[in-house]
This record gives sequence, structure tokens and C-alpha cells, in this order.
Amino acid sequence: MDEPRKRAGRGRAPAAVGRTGRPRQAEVARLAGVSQATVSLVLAGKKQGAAISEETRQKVLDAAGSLGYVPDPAARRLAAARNGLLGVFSFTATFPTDVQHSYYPFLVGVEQEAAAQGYDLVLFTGSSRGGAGATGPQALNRARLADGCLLLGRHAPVDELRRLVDDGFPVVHLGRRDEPEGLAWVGADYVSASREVVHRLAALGHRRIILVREDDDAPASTDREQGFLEGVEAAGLPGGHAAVFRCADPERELGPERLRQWVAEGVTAFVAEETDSGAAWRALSKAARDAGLHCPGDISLALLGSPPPDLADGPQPTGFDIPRAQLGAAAVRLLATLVAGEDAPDPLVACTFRPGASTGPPPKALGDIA
Amino acid sequence: MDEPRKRAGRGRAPAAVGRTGRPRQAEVARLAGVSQATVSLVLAGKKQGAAISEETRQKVLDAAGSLGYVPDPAARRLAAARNGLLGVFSFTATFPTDVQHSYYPFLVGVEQEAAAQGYDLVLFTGSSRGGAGATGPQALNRARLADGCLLLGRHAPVDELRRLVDDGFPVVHLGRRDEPEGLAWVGADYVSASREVVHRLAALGHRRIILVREDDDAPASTDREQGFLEGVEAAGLPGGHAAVFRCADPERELGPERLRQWVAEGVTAFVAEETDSGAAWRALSKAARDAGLHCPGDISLALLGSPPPDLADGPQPTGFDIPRAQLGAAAVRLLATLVAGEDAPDPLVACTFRPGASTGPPPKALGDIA
DNA sequence: TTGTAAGCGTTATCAG
DNA sequence: CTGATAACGCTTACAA
Repeated sequence: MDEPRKRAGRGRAPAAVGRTGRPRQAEVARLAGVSQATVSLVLAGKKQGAAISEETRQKVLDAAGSLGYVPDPAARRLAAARNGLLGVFSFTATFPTDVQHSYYPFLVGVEQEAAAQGYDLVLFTGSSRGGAGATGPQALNRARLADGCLLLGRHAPVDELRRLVDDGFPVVHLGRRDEPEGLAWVGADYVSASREVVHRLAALGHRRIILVREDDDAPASTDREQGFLEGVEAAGLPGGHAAVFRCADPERELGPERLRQWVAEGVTAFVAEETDSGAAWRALSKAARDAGLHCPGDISLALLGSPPPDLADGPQPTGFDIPRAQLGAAAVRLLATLVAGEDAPDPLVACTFRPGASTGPPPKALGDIA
Repeated sequence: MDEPRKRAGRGRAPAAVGRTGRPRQAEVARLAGVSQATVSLVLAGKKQGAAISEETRQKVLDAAGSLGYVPDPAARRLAAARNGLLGVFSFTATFPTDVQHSYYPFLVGVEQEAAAQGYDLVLFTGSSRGGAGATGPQALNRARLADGCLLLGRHAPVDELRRLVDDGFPVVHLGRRDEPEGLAWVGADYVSASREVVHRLAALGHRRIILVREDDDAPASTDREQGFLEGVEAAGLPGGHAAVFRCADPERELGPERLRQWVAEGVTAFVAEETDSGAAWRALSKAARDAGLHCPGDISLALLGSPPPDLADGPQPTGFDIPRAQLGAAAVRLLATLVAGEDAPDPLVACTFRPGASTGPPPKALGDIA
């Protein structure tokens, strides 16, 4: 009666060691002279309700140590629905080819915070073609190996994503995202940051400020405009939509003449939205140069974001920086709370104001006339 | 008697849908009116022994499709010990996601070949600190989520690695590696490539060739020296260890005087080992310049490898290139055969000879005198 | 050709 | 405080 269980369907004799040749909790238990369940409990190391005698505890720990026991992450995940792993999914074409678009700065924060939260990371790419289904309807499915996953780019197939979200699998998108519904995300607080920039300009004495933005309805654009408008209103400046210059092609539509005209009308400061291309800021700077308007002597220019890499070595534009590492960290924090089944915290991360050298008080003459 | 099984220990009522809220094979089976095992068989899509009627097959496929069934990778791995995933482990600070990163060229090949073999990839790093054990004795353990894993860099802890290897877990190291014993690896065939370079020099008419190498006993160095010596012998040149100049600090020990002396003794060609630092090649080129020896007019120089990035735009040195992408691909192929339990193929990948512009026939006068 | 059932290694429940 | 025991979702040997 030593072997109450019937033999396995597979026909193997019950060996002292598993199929994998690696010690299982059962072996540890045998060596420690306790039940396998006890091993599990001890190894789980639950602080609360320390319901295990120090003696057994040590026996188990010793046994595990001497056997070199390591838990099987797959079994862990299957049984407990958690294995201490977080997935990071980047749906770039292959391993990211574009240096500019590298997620590196985010990943730094992601890794740090994951470690701090006691998670390990697993990176998936959506790249593989013809693989087990990486391009097919199962690309995201690999994510289920982990307790939750982070999405890094907007190329994830929405349907699959919806699937994941609907199943209640914890997913966090890095960057604001509205689809599919219910998808959690973290993003930079462009509204507050933009408002702050306007506030600073107003504090310097500027009364008329114009926002130059591209013709794009991405949340990143909309948020900046909203923040700008809030700032304008808060400062009691003449505002409304008249203060927003929206153009499809800044390079073409924003010339020196236009700029001079605005200045003549009493505008002393300009604010450009930051986009991938950096077109708005580039056009604005160029127009100012071409118009012979010195900055910050004649006019003040600010950028709602960070300067494009190719302009990085010029004089720092006043504006704000997106704390990429912090964003990554915030994403992990959010994901961790979702995994733990807790409520989601504020998804917004504050940007940091960058004083820069492109703003100053408005010129006396012009400023006062207005 | 509809429910022969006792209720779950966990106390949940057996729901129509699993804990995860996502359809399992059981649901598919119910919908298709077949057994769960049949679903598994159909979905496995085994060609051989097509022991399933086309009708059932379709029923199952339809059911699975309409339910949006996706297999659970963890369960798959647990039950079958394979889930179509290959792990890639790099013990770098962060994910080697950046093109800049030195692993990138390898990863390109890894990715392609993995796809070709029907595998998906999962990337791990050993970076995380304080994670569930990424730095601890379990960093490598995550790898067990996949069917096998690739190691990229020599920072993997040997003990853990030995563990993995001893357990019979398929591991392939990218780059030659002797420890722990039994570890599979793929590497570039430096011996053949170096021999080829010497062969070419000999064919040009060079009779005395010297190898400049650093004082390092890495296999990469040793292999090159071996290939060099083989080449020297094969060409019937005066060789032996006298032809090898081994120095700890090439910059310092390899000056223009030294070079001139060798040339005076009849040496017409020099071969430098490639290392991380590129010190040997750098020193050699500089010494030649300083000595006023024109290359390839006065002497021929060759490099056993590729030029360091900062010299990449200069004139191409004669030598060979390491086919990084192919190395990555070969690693995946090897790993796949290990996973399949087959025998390992040749671990060496051939390098490609690069003609370059730093070699030519030896100068008439000197060559003939010697 | 299909269904039955064991078991992969772990967690978690519940009775002793 | 400990030990059976069910279950996680799947694969697979074997019986029907």
C-alpha cells in the first residue's frame, strides 16, 4: 500500500525524479520528511499567518537547497496564475530598427521598477513571421506566460488586444490609448505641462501667445492644446481658438511674413507642439530667423516637449521633458497593481519644466503697447 | 451521474469557462460535440497518421474558431514539455533592443531562423536586481518557460548554467565556450578563416609573415593563432612560434623601429588579430604609418576579423568577416535540433574572406632578397 | 476513428 | 500546524 495511485497513463514508472530530470517539490518533501504541500507552503514564504514551525521550515529549506530545487515557472503559472514574470511586448517590425524610435529610455525605467516590485521581465516581439503564430492571431498569446504584460507601441492588433483585455488579462499600454476600451495605459501629463509653460510665459509678462500645432488629432496633440488653452485662460489672457494656429504643413504655411504680422499685432510669444517630425518647432525657429526676429530678445519661443535629436545641441528651447524612465516605471507600477487585482492609480506622469534659453520677458516697447 | 468527479478542492463550482475567463479545449469540445482529447489531437494538427475524420476535424476547427480559442502556453509547456518558444538570454544591463547594441546583428539571424523553424522568441535579461531572482540563483530558471534557450554573452553564471545543462535543458551558447562541460555552442570558424588569409598572402608572394596578437588566451585568440600557424605551414613558409608576436600592450610594444627591423629581416606581411579593443590592428597600422612604410606598397597588412567601428570608413583591411546573422541562424538551428532530441550538427560557421585594400604583392627588391 | 484517463509540477483548500 | 487531494489546461498512451 505504498503506492495507492494507479500507474500513469503514459506508462512510465513513477521515478524518483520528474521527466525533466530536475528535482520537484516531491523530492524535497521526501528528503525533508514532510508532505509536498508543506514544501510548497514553506517555499512560498508567506509572512502572514506564519503557520509553519521553524523546525520544519529549516528542514524544507535545507532539503531544497541541497537538491538545488528551482520551481518550474510554467507549472507555477498554471496552478497559481502567477509566476512573478511581467511580459513586455514591442510590436516593431523586427527588433527595433529605428534608433530614434528606440524604447530604450522607457525600458530603463521598466526594468528598474520591475525589479523593485519583485518581478522579472520577459520580452516579446511581434516580429517573427511564420512562427508558431507571432503574426497570426496568437502573437499576443505568448504574453499569457507572464502574469501581465506591457505594450510598447501602437502596432498591437486591436482584436487580439481586446481579447486579452476582455479575458481580464492585465495589460498596460505605454502611452495614452483609447482602443480597445478598457485597456489600461500610462501617459505623460501633457495638459498640465503645457499649462505650466503658458503660465511661465505669462509670468514673464507676455500677454499674447500663439500655439502652433500640426493638423493631427492624436491625443498627444489635443492634450497639449487643451493645456495651452487652460493656461491662457488661467492667466486671463486673450485666448480662445484665435490663439491656436493649426496647419497641415508648418514649413510652408508658417513663413516670416506671417510671423512679422503676428508680432505687429502684439504677439510676443509662440509655443510649438512637439511631434515626431518636430515640424512645428522647426518651422517656427526658421521663420523667426528669416524674419530677423531675435529670440529671446524680440520674441519668446517655447516647445511643448523635447527638441528633436538633430537640434539637441543648439540652445535649449524652453519647454518640458517627458520623463521616459519614470513613465516606464509608472507603467510597471500600474501593471503590478492590476496583477494584484487592486485598483488602478492615476495613469498620468508629470513632465518636468525645462527653463531653456528661448524665452525671456517681452520687449518693452511692444509688450507695453499691447 | 452527470458529475462523477468530486468537487474541486478549491471550492469553485465547475464553470462553463475556466478561471481565466477564456475558452479551454473543454469548451471547444462541448461545442463541437466531441471529447476534449479529440480537440487536442485536431489542434495539434499532426499530419502523420491522420487518424481523424475530416468531418470531426472541421467541426472542431469551426468550434475553436467561433470561440476564439487560443492555447495556453504555460499548460502546453507543462504537459508536453514544449510550447514552440525559444528563449534568448542576454546578461546585459537592458534588453538588447537597440540597433546600436552589439548583439543586434546576431539577433537578426536568430529571429529569421527561429521564424523559419516555426518558433517564436522570448527574450530574457539577467539585469534585473532584486527581482524574483534574476540576479539570484534563478535568473536562468525563467528560461524553462521555453523549449530551449540561446545564451548571448559570457556573463551567464556558470553554476546555474551547469544546472540547466545537466538537467538536459537545451541550451546553446552563441560563441565558442568550454564551460560548463556539455554546453552546446556555435562559433565562427576562426581557424579556417585565418588559414585562408595566410594562404592568400602566400599566394601573393609573401614568404615571411608575422602575426601580432594580444596576450590573451581566449579561444578566439587561440583559434586565430592556430589557423595562422596552419596556414604558414601549409604554404611551406618559415614559421613556428618565431612568427608570432605576442604582446600585452600593442600600442607600446609595437613601435615603428620594431617594424622596420622586421622588414629589414625580410618580413613583408603582418597579420593582426581582431579583439574587442582592436588594439593589435590599431597599433600595427600606426607603427606602419610612423615608420613611413606604405601599405600595401611597402608592406601588406591583414586583419583576422572586421575593423573596429571607428576605423570602418578608412580603406578596407584585407581579412575576413564574421557572418553574424548566419551565426545567429546557426545557433537557432542547433537549438532546434537539440529541442527535437536530435544530434548536434557542426557548430562552426564559415567566415567570408574580405579582399580589402591593405594587401598586395611584396615589393620586388625586398621580397627577392629574402 | 474517438473517448477515457493519467499525469506534467505547482498552488490552495480543507479535514485532521 | 500538517497532509491528502482537487485543480490549473493540456498532451498522450491506451482502450473501446
